[in-house]
Amino acid sequence: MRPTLQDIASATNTSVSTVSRVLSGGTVAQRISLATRQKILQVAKKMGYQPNLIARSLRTRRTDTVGLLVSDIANPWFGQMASRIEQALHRHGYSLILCNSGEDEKVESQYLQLLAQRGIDGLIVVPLARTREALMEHLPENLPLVLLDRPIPGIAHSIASDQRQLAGQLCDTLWQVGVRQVALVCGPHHIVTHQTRASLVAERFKVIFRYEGPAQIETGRQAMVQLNCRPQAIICTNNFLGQGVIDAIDRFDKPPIIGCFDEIPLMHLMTVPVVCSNQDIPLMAEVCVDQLLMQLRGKQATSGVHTTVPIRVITNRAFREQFASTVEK
Amino acid sequence: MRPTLQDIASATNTSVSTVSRVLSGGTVAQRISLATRQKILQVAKKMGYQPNLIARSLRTRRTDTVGLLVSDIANPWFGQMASRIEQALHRHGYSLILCNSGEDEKVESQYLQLLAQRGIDGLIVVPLARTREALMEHLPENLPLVLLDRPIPGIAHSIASDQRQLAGQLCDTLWQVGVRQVALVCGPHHIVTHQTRASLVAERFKVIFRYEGPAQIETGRQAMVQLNCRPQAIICTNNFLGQGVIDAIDRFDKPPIIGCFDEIPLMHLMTVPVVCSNQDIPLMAEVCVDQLLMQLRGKQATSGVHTTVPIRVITNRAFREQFASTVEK
DNA sequence: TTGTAGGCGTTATCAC
DNA sequence: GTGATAACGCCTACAA
Repeated sequence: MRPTLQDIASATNTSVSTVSRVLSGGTVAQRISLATRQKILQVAKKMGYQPNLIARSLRTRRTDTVGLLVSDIANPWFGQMASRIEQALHRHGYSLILCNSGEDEKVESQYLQLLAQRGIDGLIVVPLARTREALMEHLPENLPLVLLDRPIPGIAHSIASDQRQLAGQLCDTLWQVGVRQVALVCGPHHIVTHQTRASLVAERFKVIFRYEGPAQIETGRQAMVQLNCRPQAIICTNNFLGQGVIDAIDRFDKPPIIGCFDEIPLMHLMTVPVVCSNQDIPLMAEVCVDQLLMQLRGKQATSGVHTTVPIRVITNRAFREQFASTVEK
Repeated sequence: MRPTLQDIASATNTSVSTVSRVLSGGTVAQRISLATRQKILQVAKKMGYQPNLIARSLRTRRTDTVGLLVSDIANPWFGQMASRIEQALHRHGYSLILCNSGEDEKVESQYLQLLAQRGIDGLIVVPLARTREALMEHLPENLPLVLLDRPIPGIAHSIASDQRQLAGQLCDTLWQVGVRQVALVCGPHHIVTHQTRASLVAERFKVIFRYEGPAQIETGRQAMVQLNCRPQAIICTNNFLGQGVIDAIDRFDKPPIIGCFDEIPLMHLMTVPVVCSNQDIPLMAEVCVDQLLMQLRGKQATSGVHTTVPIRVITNRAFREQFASTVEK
């Protein structure tokens, strides 16, 4: 059994409170005589004392822990995001408990409840829920909360890229090289990001083929199997779908352009023309953590902040070579 | 403030113990009269009762939580692994607390200590530490523990691919197409996986160029900037290095073959010949969780198990076309 | 400067 | 069947 404050108190002929004061460090520790302080520190070290954070949390009502609930940690986009968020929080003394909803509403709800019960200090979530009620059902009203990637009306703090801008620039680039009709491969329409992107694209182009499925690589491949026409471009509403589409695009002699939301790895090595509309992951992570820390520190509910961050569109070499005449630089 | 057992007890004219029994469910709940049981359940629901897991853990000494400490969650390899592990654990009623050491020994040590203090029930770790002492410094001796990807002598449970087999098959494939000398781009030699892979490769080929750095994409790119000779192949000790190398390989008119440990996304679309030696992530995750659950359930220390899982080597189309004559199928 | 005591919300051991 | 009551390990007034 691990030693407790009591054990150390006994071993040093002092009381738990004295030991607690010494080991908690800071100002309180200064008020203890040097002699006993040193004795306690020494014994604590020898006995290998480690504070029981569970007991501490029960008492202090703080866990120094932030929850991060994402929809698919296997997706590098979220992996990078999680990595950045974790590092930033760690710098500020918080640790992260990461959960994965897998785009499953049941699982999401379950995890939200679990996190609440575990008494996290704050929460960052990529929600599947689309209403405030659904999201907050099991959450304490005053929990510091930041939405990532998918804003919900009525919830104050969120970070996302401007989907209109993201889609706009992607479409502009395609339009400039003559694209007028496209195939659309999109994630589930009940996910707000995919839905928004799909409809923004549909505003600009004639959609002659449409395939919807889970936002996974395999879905992109399947879409290509089903494809029964010759679109000028294929637009995918996220990176995984794009990867799947590109992966399966072999069978075309002269493949259409791939337009994709989010980054495709190594795209510039490919012979298929690709254009991606990329979000700034490091910046989003940073702003996200900043907003959360804001709430964690000043308990005052900072007025609502919906932050959108800048984006950028990138084409690969194949794209630029193929359309050298129509696109400048 | 959230309602507690006491609040419900007061509201129903019962005692905390009765309420506890009812709400904990199971057999104990059966022994309570139907009338009070229903009354309590109803009131609990109306008041929106949620158990305080911190208090429960303090009492029961269980957290139903497993720690997963990985070295780089931004790397999709770990992302996929984490995803699988999380799902498997979730099925068994455990939740996951994910930490990221960033290949930093200080951070790793810090997190190990933190996890211990938080009273996790079990731990899965991709260790940077290479000795039992370093790893266990702050961990309770009897903590259910599984090492992932990097075995350590003296620690009973680990899951990894057989590096010898991984390297062997990769080298065989290259050897068969005439490769005799290579450039080696590897991760830090203090990480056992990279070190092992590098030396296994060096046993088979003449290494005419060598570049070492953090196992990140950028390192691979830099290696190509430095490259001052014409190797027959470039071998990279992980996926990120491989991605960086491929990303920067443009400047070669006739690029060398890329040999890589772990998967390169969309490799078969590339005009560069690529051969990868892949690990079976889903299987590794599954075995990993199985081994941990074993320890979590039967407190008996199952005798040491070092599991290695099968691997497979994959070439891309460019590779196969280029060497159609020398390789069958 | 130090000690005593109460309580955080649960579970578990007794009694009745 | 149900209710006191004592932990779990820690923090923190309040005393001394």
